[in-house]
Amino acid sequence: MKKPKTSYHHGDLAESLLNAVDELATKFGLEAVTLRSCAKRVGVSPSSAFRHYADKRTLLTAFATRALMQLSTVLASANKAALHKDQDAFLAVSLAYIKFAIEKPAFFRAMWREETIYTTDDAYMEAIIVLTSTIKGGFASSLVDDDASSMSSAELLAWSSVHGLANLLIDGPVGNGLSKAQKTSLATDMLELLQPALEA
Amino acid sequence: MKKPKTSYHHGDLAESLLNAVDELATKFGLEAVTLRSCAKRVGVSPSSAFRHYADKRTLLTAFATRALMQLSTVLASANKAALHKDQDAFLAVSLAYIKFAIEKPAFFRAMWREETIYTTDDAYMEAIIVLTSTIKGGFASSLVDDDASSMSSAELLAWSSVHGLANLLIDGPVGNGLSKAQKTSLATDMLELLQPALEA
DNA sequence: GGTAGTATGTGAACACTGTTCACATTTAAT
DNA sequence: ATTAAATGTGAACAGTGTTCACATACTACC
Repeated sequence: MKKPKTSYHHGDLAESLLNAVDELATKFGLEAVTLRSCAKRVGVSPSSAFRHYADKRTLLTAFATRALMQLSTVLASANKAALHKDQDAFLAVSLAYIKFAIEKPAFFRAMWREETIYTTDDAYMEAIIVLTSTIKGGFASSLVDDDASSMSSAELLAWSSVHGLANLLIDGPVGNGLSKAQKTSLATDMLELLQPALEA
Repeated sequence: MKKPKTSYHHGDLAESLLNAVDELATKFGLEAVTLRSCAKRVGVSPSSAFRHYADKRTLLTAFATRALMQLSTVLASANKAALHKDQDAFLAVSLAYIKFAIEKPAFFRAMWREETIYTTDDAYMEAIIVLTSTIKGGFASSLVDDDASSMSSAELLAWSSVHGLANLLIDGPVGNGLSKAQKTSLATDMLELLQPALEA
């Protein structure tokens, strides 16, 4: 990770700090991510972070943006894989969404926490748009998409269900003592029950 | 609020601190709730808070517990009112759930934030149980409840959808420029689309 | 190739945070 | 009335985000 070819300049501090957030959030949770610990992890002085991010909140916004893009990528490839194997795209995308939340809860939480990020940031907003359209695309095979900009009731229902279950599993009482397999089966059952309602 | 009948002892500091969390979270958001500001608001020294709460996290857990009970109460009375007026209970309870999240976002966030509260706290766990059964009770009129302890797929789907929409509205891109009325109508449309799937 | 200018990293300082602890004060029990 | 327990205080600690004058390295131009 470190590039000690020059002792003073780091080379790519902005990205390295994001990686530090990534690692610390994964290991110790979002709440434990501190600017100073990120700087220390990268091997740099705390104040240097401010050359690249105006704020701690700006850094977290960049991290949230990155997480959003990762999720979009995961969903898109799940969609593609399902279509390729002639499986149900809605189920595959939904399960990928929930799986992402379960496996990277800190990432999932960071994406949406309005009090900790700048939701009007340009890059963040675009990542949101990309995710939204990816989700709509992933649901498109089973849904009638009338409008490109706004969401239909069916799309909203699909997203809400999946998003809600993901949240209940990582920040709620539902998935408490359950293994990952049990959670997945829970999700599958729920999704199969939902599916008929989306095809009306 | 203040009781200056005795200058030294406060009388009911534990509850007053909870009220302070309440007010500060409402005005400035959860992130802005600080132990010192709560103490100052109550007119007491910062260290005195530790006579009643071992931790800041313990205080926030108590606040989350209180919020959970408030939500339970709201849902129960929505359910009762709907039955009384011979209206649909599921719709009424769901809308009350979403309305609570929209009107008291800081409360709603505090209830579920696993990193900021002690989810194994006894009072908290009981409040969760009460809420869960209240929700199941609220959905019971349209759902077949087979088991008392675990949740059926239909119940999980109902809760996930409602919970997910609530989250998307307060910590997500869905409700961004929308008025409260628009959000409510969005929710109503979604719920009416969902309803048939729950009666299978 | 040397020099000016700009980008990037540093160290010390600021106010603020949660938390502790010896101490002060009030209430309750005997 | 005296003791014990409960409750509030003030000063201190390490850790936080943030700023700013300063140091160092990279870039562009003559």
